[in-house]
Amino acid sequence: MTVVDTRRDRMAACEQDGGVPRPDGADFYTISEVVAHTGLSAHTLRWYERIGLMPHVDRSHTGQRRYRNTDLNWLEFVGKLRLTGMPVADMVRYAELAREGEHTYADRLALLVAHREDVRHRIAELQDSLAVLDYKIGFYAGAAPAPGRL
Amino acid sequence: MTVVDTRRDRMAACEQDGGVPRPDGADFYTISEVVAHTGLSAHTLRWYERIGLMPHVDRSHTGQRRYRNTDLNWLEFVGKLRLTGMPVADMVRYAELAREGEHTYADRLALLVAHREDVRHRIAELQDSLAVLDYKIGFYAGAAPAPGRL
DNA sequence: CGCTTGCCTGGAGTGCGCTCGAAGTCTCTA
DNA sequence: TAGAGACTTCGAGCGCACTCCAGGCAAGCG
Repeated sequence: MTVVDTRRDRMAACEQDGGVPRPDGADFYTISEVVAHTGLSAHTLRWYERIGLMPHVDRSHTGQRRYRNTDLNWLEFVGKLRLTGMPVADMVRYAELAREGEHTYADRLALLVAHREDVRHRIAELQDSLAVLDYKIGFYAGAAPAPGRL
Repeated sequence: MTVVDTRRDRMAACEQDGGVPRPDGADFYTISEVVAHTGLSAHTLRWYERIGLMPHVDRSHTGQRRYRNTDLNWLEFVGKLRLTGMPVADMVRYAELAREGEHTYADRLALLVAHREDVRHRIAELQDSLAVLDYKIGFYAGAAPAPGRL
């Protein structure tokens, strides 16, 4: 209604279109195709929508979901966030901000930066624990010469 | 029974005594001291015991728990495993093996090695996602020049 | 036309890792 | 001897992230 309501924000909201209009020509997918592509279950996809983690999926005239490439890109990004252990609530927050438009850039940035710190911290933690694991493994490997000896 | 059944196995089972007989002289601790030391709740400590994640904690003549240094060391190790996201069931399995004695060295080793692979995999995954996060952050930082401008 | 297949909905259920509550016992200090 | 407070047990409850179920509709096929 006001300023730049061009597609620039839609792009930012849905994570820019990878420009990969899947080989089958159509630029929409049924839920089962998305299941095959993402590895998520149909249940989970519908659940994501219910809780507001999906921007808003188009429907066919019979009410079936029609996912677009932007949706797939968004799901891919969400998948990354999920891998990093971001709580679903935070992802929903991010999705809300994205829907609200361009003026939430700063908030989104802050959210991602905070999360990045978190991830870095977790990596460091894992590496630390890895060292302990290595040490232990060294101990066992040294103490029990070879399982084959028995 | 066979080879070296010295205290070496007790050490391996309970994770070797750090040799840090806490400054207060006594080599045992009440549950609240352990709570203070580990950050775990008393409920959680008792729960660990119930599910078999603790080797077996001594009791006072009135039935109260008396944790030893070996217990603290074990808890510390368990904490590391927990940080790496090892499922409690696996930790219990490891604890069982440790209680069973020296002949389970190979199994314990295998368990730890498998878990180490898992952790390495997870670190790689996190780093991958971190890259995506960095990319996104770069995008927002570039697109929204400075929050201060507004 | 009947059948299968794919999708829809709302709501209940699951598994994990704790977390807490209730009710009672014991220890310590005044 | 009284009262505070730490400890005991068992079992129920919680938050998260799904996961599943029942019941129903719409399209396509022989």
